[in-house]
Amino acid sequence: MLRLSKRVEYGLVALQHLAKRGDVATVREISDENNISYDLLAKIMQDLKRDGMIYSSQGVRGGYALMLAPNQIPVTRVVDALEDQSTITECTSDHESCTREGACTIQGPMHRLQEQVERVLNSVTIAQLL
Amino acid sequence: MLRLSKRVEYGLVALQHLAKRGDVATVREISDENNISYDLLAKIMQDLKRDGMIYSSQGVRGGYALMLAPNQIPVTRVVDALEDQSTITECTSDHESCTREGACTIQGPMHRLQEQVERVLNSVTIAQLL
DNA sequence: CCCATATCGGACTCTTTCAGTCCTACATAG
DNA sequence: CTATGTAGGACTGAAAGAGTCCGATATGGG
Repeated sequence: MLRLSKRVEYGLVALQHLAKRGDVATVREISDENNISYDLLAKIMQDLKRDGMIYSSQGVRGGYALMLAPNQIPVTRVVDALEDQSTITECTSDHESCTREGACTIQGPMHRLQEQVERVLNSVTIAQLL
Repeated sequence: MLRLSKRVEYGLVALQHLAKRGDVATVREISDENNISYDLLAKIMQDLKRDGMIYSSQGVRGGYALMLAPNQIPVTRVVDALEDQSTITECTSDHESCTREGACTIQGPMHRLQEQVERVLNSVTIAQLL
């Protein structure tokens, strides 16, 4: 449906929050201030950390903070970190294969479309969300 | 998940088929040649007709054909005709409202993103699929 | 040393959406 | 009047999405 998942939406909000803060912030703080489910956001933060764009410190006074400058984090990266499938169609994916066996007659054009969409998502970074 | 639905994918294939043919084609013909479920494609064609980009004639020797030149049918139009939600997020939609009550802190930037994605989808037409 | 405060991460449920099927009605050329 | 088409409602099954629950682990401060 050509829609970003809630996971990505929440991820972007959280990263924006961290960027504005410039310091460590807890999941609780972010989820409260933005009306996001705590448990759900907790998972998302873990995924973002796994990607390496943020780091975490556990225990009292712990939380998450950015590892990179906001303008170094394009939306594409957030999407890739939080969604399994990030391609416009099956046939523009590497690890998937086109269901309609044989000649997919739109594969070429779809690849070009895919590239352009990626270019757009790449041109916007967390810095643009501030 | 930022993916076009099968409905749109099949719709594009069907329109490409009609464009290449330049004449009336039946659902059966299109579905057979492209490995698409007949029943499913039949519904899609009805939706495309309702939009006005193709016309139909019933009965023997009937079928579907383009109403517009291929370069007059942008992908956007196909998406709009075949998908309920065609926006990147809830908050960039007109008839939906942001679930997270109160201040959605990314609404502005998301609108700008939405515009750019639409521009891309608008720049590609059925003519480019040939 | 403890305990409150954090992240970590598996498992699970509920709801919605998507893809696809089935069946009946209607139109029309030959 | 019948073959061959589209028109369209209702339904099913599978998959993805969003959100919940619970226990484990780490850690700074009293």
